[in-house]
Amino acid sequence: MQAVSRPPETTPSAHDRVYRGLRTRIMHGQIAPGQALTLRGLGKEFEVSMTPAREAVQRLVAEGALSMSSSGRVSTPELSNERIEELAALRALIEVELASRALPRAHMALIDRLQTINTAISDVVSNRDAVGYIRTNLEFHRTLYLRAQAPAMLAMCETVWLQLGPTMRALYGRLRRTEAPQYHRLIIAALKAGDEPGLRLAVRSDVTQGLRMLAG
Amino acid sequence: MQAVSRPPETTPSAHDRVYRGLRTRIMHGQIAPGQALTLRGLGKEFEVSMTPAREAVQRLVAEGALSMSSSGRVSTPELSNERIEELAALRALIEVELASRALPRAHMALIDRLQTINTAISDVVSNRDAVGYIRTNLEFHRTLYLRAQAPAMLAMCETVWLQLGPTMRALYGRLRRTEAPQYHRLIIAALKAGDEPGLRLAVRSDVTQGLRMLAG
DNA sequence: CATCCCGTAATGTGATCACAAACCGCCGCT
DNA sequence: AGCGGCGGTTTGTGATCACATTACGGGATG
Repeated sequence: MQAVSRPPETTPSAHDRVYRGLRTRIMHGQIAPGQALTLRGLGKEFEVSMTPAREAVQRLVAEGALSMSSSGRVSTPELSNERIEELAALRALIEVELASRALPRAHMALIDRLQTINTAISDVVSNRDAVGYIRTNLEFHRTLYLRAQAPAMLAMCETVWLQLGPTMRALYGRLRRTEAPQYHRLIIAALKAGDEPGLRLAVRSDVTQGLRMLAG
Repeated sequence: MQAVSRPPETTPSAHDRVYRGLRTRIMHGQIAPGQALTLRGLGKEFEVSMTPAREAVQRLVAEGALSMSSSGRVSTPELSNERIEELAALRALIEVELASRALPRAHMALIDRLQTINTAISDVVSNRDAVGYIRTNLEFHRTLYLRAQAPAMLAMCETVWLQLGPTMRALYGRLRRTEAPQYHRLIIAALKAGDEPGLRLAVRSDVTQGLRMLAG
């Protein structure tokens, strides 16, 4: 995530700090499904009043990252199997398209960075670090998709990741895998070969693989 | 939009009223691109204080339905051609999938309703009613996609519609069409025949057709 | 006549407060 | 021991306020 240019350097607003903090926590699976959150608690934790905390929470609820009961209480959602299947299908649809759009722009420097990230994934996997695995895995995908130059699609994609965050925690915390995802190697190989059908299949497989066993 | 069961009948909160009111306005193209909005103005219009107005606006900004300047001023976005192309591609991806999932569940009653809506589209088109056209057209699509039983996908789809709302207003207000969309007939025919490839093609064509001339 | 500058009005932000609803644990009853 | 009602406490909601920042206008100056 290099920030090459940093023109304005404005201080982020309070609700943005809370929003971003919560968002990465959720996306990286640092919060278990069903975990309850309170506005005053969040406000105290981020050292702001209830107002910014409320805005951040409302926004995350709107994005499906948090669920709100009829009385207004918020918690991380516990997804049904049907919803997990839907979200996995959305990941497949959007990420295959993003990868396909990134392929013509994927030069050697990008592939090198992907390979570096992939070895980092092996490290966190051997350390049994579920959160680190999710974070590094998403970084692999985002690095590739950034080359697609499709910000609207990438935003949609990240929204889906966000919704799956707590569920992925439950998944990867449960199964104790010992190897890096094999489909990442297929993705890199397809990128090197300029093989678009192979890339689409590899991305689709990588996305579907993990979620299938959870929803199944 | 029939509400078959209405169990709790709770009074919607103030920020929800503002949110929904603004949302349908934007999605139906009742606000031109670049139109500015103020919190106090919205609060006065919906007879609430600034707090609920702010929450509604923030949520719409998060969904991409409104854009916020660095100083916090909000307005409907003026989309670049690249972004329009992206959103059209997203519509194509998601709506083709939704239609495909709806196909096995599409019985005669659904097809009848779609035909009824389609004749309504002819009416509003002959009346040169751009807003009515957008609303009825979206109702056609939503009626079909509801049968897919895929709420997460439908929500994503509506988010894309929302982002395209002001732009569609500019588009359909400009070109003065005199006929109902021909691809809707193809969609209905493919539904009747159970022709999945034909349905996918028809939906993709219908979605892409309108936006192409705007972004081109 | 154009341009720059400054003051006033308007706007977003965040804190605080009052209120109502919901949750939770305790106590008494059966 | 199980269960239902009840009160205190927690929690979300919305209004209001003070403040900083910005946008916008007129007027003076070159």
